[in-house]
Amino acid sequence: MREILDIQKQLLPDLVDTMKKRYTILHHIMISGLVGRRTLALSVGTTERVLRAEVDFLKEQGLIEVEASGMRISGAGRELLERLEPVVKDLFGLTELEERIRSHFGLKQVIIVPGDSDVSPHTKKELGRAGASVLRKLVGEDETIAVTGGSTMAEVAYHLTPATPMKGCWFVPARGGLGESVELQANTIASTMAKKAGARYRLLHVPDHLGEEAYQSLMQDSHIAEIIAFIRGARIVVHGIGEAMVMARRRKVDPETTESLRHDGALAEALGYYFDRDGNILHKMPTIGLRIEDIHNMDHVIGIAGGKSKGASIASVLKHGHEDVLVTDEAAALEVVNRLLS
Amino acid sequence: MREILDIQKQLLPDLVDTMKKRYTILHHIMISGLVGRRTLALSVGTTERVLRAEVDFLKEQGLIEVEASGMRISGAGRELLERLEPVVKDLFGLTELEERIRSHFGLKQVIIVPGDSDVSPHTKKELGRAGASVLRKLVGEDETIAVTGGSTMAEVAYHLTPATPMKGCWFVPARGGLGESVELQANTIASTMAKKAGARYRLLHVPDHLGEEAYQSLMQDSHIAEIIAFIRGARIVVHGIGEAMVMARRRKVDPETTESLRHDGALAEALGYYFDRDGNILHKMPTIGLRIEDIHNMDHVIGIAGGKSKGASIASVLKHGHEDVLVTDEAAALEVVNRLLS
DNA sequence: GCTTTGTTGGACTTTTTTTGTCCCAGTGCT
DNA sequence: AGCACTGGGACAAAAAAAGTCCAACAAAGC
Repeated sequence: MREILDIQKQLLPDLVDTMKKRYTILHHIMISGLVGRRTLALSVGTTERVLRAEVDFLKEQGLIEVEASGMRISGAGRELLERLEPVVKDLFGLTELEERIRSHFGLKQVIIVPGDSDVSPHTKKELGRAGASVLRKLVGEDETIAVTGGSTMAEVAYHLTPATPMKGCWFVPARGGLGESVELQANTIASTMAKKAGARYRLLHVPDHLGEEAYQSLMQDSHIAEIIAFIRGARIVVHGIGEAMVMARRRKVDPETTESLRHDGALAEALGYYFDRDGNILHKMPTIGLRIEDIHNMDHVIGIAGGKSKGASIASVLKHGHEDVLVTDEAAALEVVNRLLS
Repeated sequence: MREILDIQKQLLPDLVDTMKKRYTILHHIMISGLVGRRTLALSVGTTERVLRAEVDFLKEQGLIEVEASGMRISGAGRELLERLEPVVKDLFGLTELEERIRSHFGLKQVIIVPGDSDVSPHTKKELGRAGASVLRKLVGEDETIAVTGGSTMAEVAYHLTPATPMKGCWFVPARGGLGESVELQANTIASTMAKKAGARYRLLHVPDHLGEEAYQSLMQDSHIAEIIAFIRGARIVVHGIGEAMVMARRRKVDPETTESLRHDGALAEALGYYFDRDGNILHKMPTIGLRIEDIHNMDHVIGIAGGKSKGASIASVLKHGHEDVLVTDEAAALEVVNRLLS
């Protein structure tokens, strides 16, 4: 069922909205028994005029009966409502989840795709598609977009398509070498995205595991300094979110640091920073690029991650509070919400 | 899947149309490879301007890529098209069936609901709902609607709901006593419909199995004559279609007539008339009301019947050629089409 | 290299649809 | 009878869609 809904959403994006609106109205009418237009408009939160149009439609469809004394649900309407119940629950369950997470963390937007990326590769694809779609909607003209690495980001890159305003954009890696494998590095992702979107890109080539001394000398280099300034001028950043210990292992962080992270209860990793369950920064990878304070001033900070196992990490990063948009999947979202309750 | 589509159709009637339109465009683009707006508009049969709006939409959705040299399908578009295939096949399969039957018999409209009424009671309900919906769309103000009896018609009656233009309408039985059981008699159906629709009704009380003499004297009666004139003034008739032998048995037609019907190859029954496989009238039940010549002059003749077993009967009545609108189900429609081929 | 025929996308007007606003004539309850 | 509701008609304002024309560009043929 979700399959078909998902297809329809691409062909008719405001399908769910319309369905929700009409369902809500019909539901209210059923609950109320006999109700008038103005009262109803008030309780569903629309103006009287647009509700009137909807009511006319419902009447036309024979779903409600309208008399001089008010309107009531018809037999067909009641039946439809019953059949609609599971669909709506499924459909708006996610919408409700989105709204709940959005308001709790004060985000601009939350998008949840159905499924669990841990289990189904298809869900991970959907996550990528949703991420690409969000990005497409947010970019303006001639903007710089900073991206991180990771398998989820790779999926986003894959689903990116050329869009008019993207032509003049630049894709850049958010941070330098973090020890990822080549195909998941920020540099690779940035260039893939640019190619997919028909945009341009600039890369930041720095070696992994930088010592303090090397770091300083690198920053002196005018080329590097220039590209870093360029990166910091980005107004949009898209980043993945990882589990702290998983990321530490994958990036071959040295044993002492790993132990210290474990000891401090590191839960999440994003943009080279490690966070504990309250969203505090525990550690920063020794590399260059966007700093957390750069992030705070950005127009759009988009976090993308899914899978039940990442729920806790996502919650932790959201607590830190620099996110604007979250794209995740159902399983992770449920985990996040569970954490709110406890 | 059909369940959800069916629900959606009630909440968003032009959903299928829009989906079809966009699918067609996308499909054309894929087929063509690289194609321009005007060429495309020509081949999908729209004006350039509305196609432009659609193209803008598809571009927005990232389903196509548009360059100065034309537009082509994107990866996402290709994928969507693939996923859409089964849906479309299912969805437009019926639409194609409808069109095929419509054009072959020169009807105004054909509506096919999915399923087989013989097997699934749910399909029969859908048939009723579709019939009611068609009727609701065709009635004008203060019109007279003649209806027949039968279980399908009872279902139509059940699904009828009050609609504004119906308030001033009259429901009347199309023909007098045909030997049906009470709950399936035209009189009962007419009154039920009127009650459901918030309209008025007039009945025609005549005994079953009328002899010639009684028939003549009945026609002399001014009350009867008046109501029959009223019935013949109807501009809309809604009738069921039955299998000849089944109907003959149910209505307890006398053995000789039954045998003669069988001998002549009677296949279908509608409005008290019996038809052979070529649509010729074999026999007319001895009762009063609408005659076949009245039917021919009507604005809207709506035939409603479903179930695989009725396919042959429906085809036979359609061949007679007085129908304007046919409401049936998938199983019956397939039977009808099969008969066209052989 | 030039022409021709296609392409997109911008700009404008006309038409249609949606929305906002008032108001009137009922209905049902007290 | 009075009151607080109801639906629905009417009309203007606003917004969206559609029709129309044209400029700028791309590709293919000559």
